[in-house]
Amino acid sequence: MAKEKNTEKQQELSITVAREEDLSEWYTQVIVKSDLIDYSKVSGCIVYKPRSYQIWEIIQRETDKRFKEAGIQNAYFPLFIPESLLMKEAEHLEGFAPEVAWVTQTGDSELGEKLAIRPTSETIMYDSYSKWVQSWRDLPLRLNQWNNVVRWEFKHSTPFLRSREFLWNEGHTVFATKEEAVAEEKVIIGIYKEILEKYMALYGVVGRKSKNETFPGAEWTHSIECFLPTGKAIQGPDFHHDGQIFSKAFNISFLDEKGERQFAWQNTFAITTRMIGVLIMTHSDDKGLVLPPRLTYNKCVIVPLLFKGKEEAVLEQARKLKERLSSFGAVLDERVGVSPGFKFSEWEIKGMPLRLELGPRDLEQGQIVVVKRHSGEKILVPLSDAEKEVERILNKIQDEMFEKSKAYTLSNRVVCESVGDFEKALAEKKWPVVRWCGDPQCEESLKDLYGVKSNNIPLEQDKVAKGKCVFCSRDASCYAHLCKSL
RNA sequence: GGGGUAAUAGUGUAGCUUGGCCUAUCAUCUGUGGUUUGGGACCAUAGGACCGCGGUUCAAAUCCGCGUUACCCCGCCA
Repeated sequence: MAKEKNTEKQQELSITVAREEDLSEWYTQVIVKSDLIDYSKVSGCIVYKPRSYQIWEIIQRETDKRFKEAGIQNAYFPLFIPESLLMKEAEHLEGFAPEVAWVTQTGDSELGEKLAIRPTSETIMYDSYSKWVQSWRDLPLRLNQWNNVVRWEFKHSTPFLRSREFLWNEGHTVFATKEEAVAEEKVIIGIYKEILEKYMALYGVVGRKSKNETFPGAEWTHSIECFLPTGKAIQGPDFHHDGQIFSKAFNISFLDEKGERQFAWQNTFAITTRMIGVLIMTHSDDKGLVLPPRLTYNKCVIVPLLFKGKEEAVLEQARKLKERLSSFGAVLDERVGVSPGFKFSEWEIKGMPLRLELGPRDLEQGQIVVVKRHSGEKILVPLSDAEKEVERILNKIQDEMFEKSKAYTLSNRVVCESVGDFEKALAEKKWPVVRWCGDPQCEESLKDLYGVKSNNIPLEQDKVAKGKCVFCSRDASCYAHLCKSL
């Protein structure tokens, strides 16, 4: 059987397994065959090829622009963190200790104090913050860095979704009052939500993390959770309010207007390259990658149909068209000796949002054939209106993709009023929403019983929950998403 | 961290059980020449590989050990 498969030429070039059949294999094939990544010699670390790095660049660019508008500045702190610094906040250390990679030697000599490769930068940054913050006039201090972090615990990784090294932003802000710090949540989560919705065409649910799932060292955590076709939910961007936990551990304190010493109030927040994996899982299909137009520089490809004797006329128009569509990063596939069908498939696997076909027949009729990648829909567009129509269609694709993600998520959310409802929803790979107490012990037992944890407690509650937790006898006042997580 | 499977041209693979006929199969790929082109075209010709280290043996792609990497299940994390 395996032999038969390999005799078919298409097999090596295209995705050979349906997403419905084997999601893991499908995912691997999509990211490799669409030329997003390559594996490297380091286990759990991937090469971001240009086609995936540009996605990250766009996420980064758009997020960064909004951070700056909100008054946050970029800085850069060292990759290495001395052991003594990392150990300063006990709960924080406990959360990360198992997955920290250490540098213990240079050349042949041992280091006096070993250096952690940052799993996150609170400790190294707050050591500086404690020096910089002295007066109420030094606040607020709102810095961000775009960098890489290393978390080495797990043995098996999934490119983008879970890897030993990943790229992210880490925002670390300091305020004089709790009110100011807490007010920042709306701004930051608003930015992240806009990036997800407007650029990545992803729908996510904003909510508060349970006590067990709160970031180590934070007072509370808000996150945007996305529901994947695996029937598992995954955490997207997050925002942590640290209260005064770190400011007390690192002595980030200041004299207020009255000359009294106060500890500062802090937040941290992040969006990571994991979102690229969520994007692929959510939007791609059995033909390969599907990218929302706003996440790629090259939004359309022109495939000229070159019949013998008519090549020049078609190519001439195609080249003009490419110029006219340069603001969309139009690519002209002029390769000879490759059939149009081959080109169609290749651009589909790579996720080019729009394909424009131009052949002798189209020249006669003064039109181009426009094909939308995400739906396969073909549209005839007058050649003279190309710029306007391409822009309109690209915007439409962006909207349709977001609506699809939203509809998928909402249609899989199931409000469960009993344990039976909950078990049924899990079995059907839906996303259960349950009246839940949020108690750490209750969450532990849910993990043991069903292998689930809480995703978050939506800030917008569908209805007011009153009564007992569906799983235990404790009082419950809110609904939570509970699910296996990736 | 536990359990399992695997690694052969750029890619996907055959060969391994039973070591020799492997100067390694098939396809794709890359180069060249020609005919084609509205959904993965074809002919001719040339090119390219046994994951690393060690062992067993007259002889290793094949057997053994160690290492590295990938994939799947479980635990933990963005």
